Amino acid sequence: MAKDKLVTAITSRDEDFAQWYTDIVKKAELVNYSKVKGCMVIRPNGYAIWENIQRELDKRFKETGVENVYMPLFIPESLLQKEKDHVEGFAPEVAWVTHGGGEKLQERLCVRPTSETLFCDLYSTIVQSYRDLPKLYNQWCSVVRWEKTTRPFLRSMEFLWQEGHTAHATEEDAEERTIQMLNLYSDFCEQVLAIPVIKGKKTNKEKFAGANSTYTIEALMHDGKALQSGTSHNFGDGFAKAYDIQYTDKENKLAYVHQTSWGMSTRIIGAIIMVHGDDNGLVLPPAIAPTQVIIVPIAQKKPGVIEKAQELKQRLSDFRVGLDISDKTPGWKFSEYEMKGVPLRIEIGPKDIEAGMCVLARRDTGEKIPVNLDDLENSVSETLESIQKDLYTKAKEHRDAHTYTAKDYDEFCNIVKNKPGFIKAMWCGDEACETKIKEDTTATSRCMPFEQEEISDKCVCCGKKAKTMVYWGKAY
RNA sequence: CGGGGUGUAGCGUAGUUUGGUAGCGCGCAGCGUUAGGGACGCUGAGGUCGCAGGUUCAAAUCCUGUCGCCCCGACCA
Repeated sequence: MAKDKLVTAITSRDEDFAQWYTDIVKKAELVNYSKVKGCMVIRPNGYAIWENIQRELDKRFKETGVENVYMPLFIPESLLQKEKDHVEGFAPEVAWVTHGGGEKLQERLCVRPTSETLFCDLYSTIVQSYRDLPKLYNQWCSVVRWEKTTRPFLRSMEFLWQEGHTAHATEEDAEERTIQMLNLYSDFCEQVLAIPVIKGKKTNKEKFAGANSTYTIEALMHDGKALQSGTSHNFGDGFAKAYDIQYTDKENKLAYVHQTSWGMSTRIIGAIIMVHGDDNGLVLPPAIAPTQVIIVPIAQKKPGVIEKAQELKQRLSDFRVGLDISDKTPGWKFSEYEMKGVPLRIEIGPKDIEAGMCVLARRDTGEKIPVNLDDLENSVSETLESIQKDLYTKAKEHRDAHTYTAKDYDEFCNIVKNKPGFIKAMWCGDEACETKIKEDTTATSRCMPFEQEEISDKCVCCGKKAKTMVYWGKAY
């Protein structure tokens, strides 16, 4: 009975995935809707996840020589206008400031939708010599895009992210950095978030406005839809020419820099929810869980129980550990921390204390493991590692089980219609085929993976000679 | 921006068809009993029914407008 009640607390994942997602976001207290439409309040449970993501990513960035900066929130219209493709890509969704201090501004200011233009402007003034290169800057900030429909984490009008912007002397250096950052993101997703990703290159149709090439990591959500989880762009010297970023090379000749940019946003929290979550709520990988272990005392008013629980908490101070001594019932606490995704729970009661034991309960499997108190630190450590690993394996098995191949168009359309997931299929390289596929099926090209396979020698759409294998799918 | 749905206490809702001045559950506060999967009893606080007009002796209920939110599409991280 109690179990039934728990299950009805949120919509079943397989019944209505979208509603399930919304329920989790609210019930796990990640987000509240705000008074401004399309903007979300990120509550402590949600923000703590972001802080952990930030900490992990930031550390990895800095290990590669990246430095953090902060750019202005506003971009003058004239500055935004300089790179043609870039403006066209973003113009429809920027917010404009037209008044300040009660007076109309001479020039409108755009609220940054991304900061390429600001970084370019900066680089144009601080880069003079090849000795100044590379410049490896990153900023953590929020950006605003005037979205028509919004969903918490997945698409909001304002969202948090980091945007790295680098300037290099040569095309090769820029390309190397672009790939390096893509690999960094992919390692981060797989090792820290336990989300398997496909690495690859975007088609011209899908690439970033103003980029020469865009690389992406694509993850598959539990409902079979794809989520672009991080991108890395090689700008070549296009922006440098538009913003006049020149330096003097070793031969005393003027040359344009080659640039990259790369970003990951709070959207990734949506991926964590949609990859790992289940009908009992959020499931967080231990590596980013704000609370990794929650201690729930049983019969806590009995003498010695709370003291023992506090002792355990003390012993586990190497982990992010919490202890709940509120007067809620144990059953209530079990459900509550499951909803919030805490990876591991420790139950400790009079019977355990007498036996010198406690119970570990895994969030991912529900398994309850009695452990000897003498061995607590090791048991917790091993179990957390095992959860981290198993979450990844489970997600990868799910993705692989929902990855299909199609040799001809009938097969392709049939899969898109009936089997949510990735479809691997050959492509001739012609944008017309890409467009036709999208129009016919709503599936888009997710990426041209680095790991290529030859499924056939013909384009799945037009039947002409195939150039590349592409991952296709419906996307968020 | 199109199509559908919805808005009553922090959350979930009844009442709307047939107008008569708002009820229930959860949660919240206090006291006590409980405690290994969302405990129980008693007491109590909390609502100008999304907002603005209109009809009426009287509006949560009828009419007009407007806004928010959710879902599905198109567009994007």
